Amino acid sequence: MSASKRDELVQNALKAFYRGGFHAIGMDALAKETGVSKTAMYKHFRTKEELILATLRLRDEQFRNWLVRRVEALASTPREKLLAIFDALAEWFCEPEFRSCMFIKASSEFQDRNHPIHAASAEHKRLLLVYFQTLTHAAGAQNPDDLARQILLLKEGAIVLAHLHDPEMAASDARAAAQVLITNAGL
Amino acid sequence: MSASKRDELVQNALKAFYRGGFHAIGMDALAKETGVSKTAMYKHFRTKEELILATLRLRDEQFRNWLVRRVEALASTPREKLLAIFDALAEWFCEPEFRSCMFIKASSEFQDRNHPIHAASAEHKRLLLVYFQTLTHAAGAQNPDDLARQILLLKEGAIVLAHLHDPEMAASDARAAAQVLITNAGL
DNA sequence: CTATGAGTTGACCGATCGGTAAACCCAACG
DNA sequence: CGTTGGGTTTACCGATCGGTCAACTCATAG
Repeated sequence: MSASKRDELVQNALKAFYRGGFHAIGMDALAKETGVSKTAMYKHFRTKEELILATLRLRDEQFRNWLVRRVEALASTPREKLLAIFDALAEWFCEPEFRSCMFIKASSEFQDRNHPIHAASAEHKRLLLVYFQTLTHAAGAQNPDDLARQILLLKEGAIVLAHLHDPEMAASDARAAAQVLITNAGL
Repeated sequence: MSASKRDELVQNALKAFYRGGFHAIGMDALAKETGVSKTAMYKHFRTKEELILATLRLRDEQFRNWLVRRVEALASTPREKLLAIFDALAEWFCEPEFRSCMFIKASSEFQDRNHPIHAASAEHKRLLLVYFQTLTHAAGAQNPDDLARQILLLKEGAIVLAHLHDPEMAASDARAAAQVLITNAGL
């Protein structure tokens, strides 16, 4: 029961679920893709739902770490960092493997508000909002919490349209809108 | 082979897919819920995918008609109509049956860009964008196409956050952001 | 050497998946 | 009356679903 095997399993499941969807990928396919038997998987996770929740935890950590790192690398002042969010998004959208947001997809397939998977998706967005709030507060915006929610709004909209229409345009449109909102907040 | 039977079937399928997701609802469950046998359904639709596409066509028509009607009822000038989009959305979000956008969900479950279901979802958003463009042009915005895309961005983000966080807040945040963008476009 | 115990395996469970075949019902027509 | 034919039903197809089980491997302990 090595912990590294478990991590490897979660990483593979993450990729498979991200590409194919949660209901669409079966445990058999997952086992075959990972190169481990199904029984071995069920030693690590008691149900498929537990495995999904583990992939969401990993993805949450991955994504927020990546975003913060990119934003810190691209900008120095809080105001610039708010805009850099959308430059980082543009990079993400243009990756060939980009297929929308894991959590939007999770909440699409598990819609019940008190379903653990739906709740995990909501929590991910809440943590992102917290990060945006630290930036708007640091920047000294007039209504920092309102601005942070609006930035999050633009980010989610950009993801949806990057997936359905044009990735680059979605990112640059969102960036332009954010710039107006940021300026309007006194920055 | 009455056409009304077919329509009734599509309407029932629409409700079932909207509540449960496309992969999660099987044809057996659909047949039982509609009160018709599976074979009868397969007389109208050769595959499940065809049925899904029919539900999306119905939903596209329903939603865009509803939105235009509500916007026309709520506002008279083009500028007011652009804002009224978000008042209409607020009404939608607060319905107890609200469970995000059918097309976001469809594109989440069928992610391949050249999959017919994904394409139908993209087309729905494109038609919405066209409607927004007529409004921004009529309002005399400085960059009407840019503004229309940003309004669409806010609308998609609002849907996602209404589903995951707070419906009323998502709508009002988007409305406030739209107001700033509209004013910034010289209106 | 044998005994043990964790970890792994292929085979299998009942249920359900999307989709089909053949029998059946019943009104219209001769 | 018998025949025909569209619309329906029940029963079924192989494949796959999430999940389980007895058997097997194999390093270690005595």
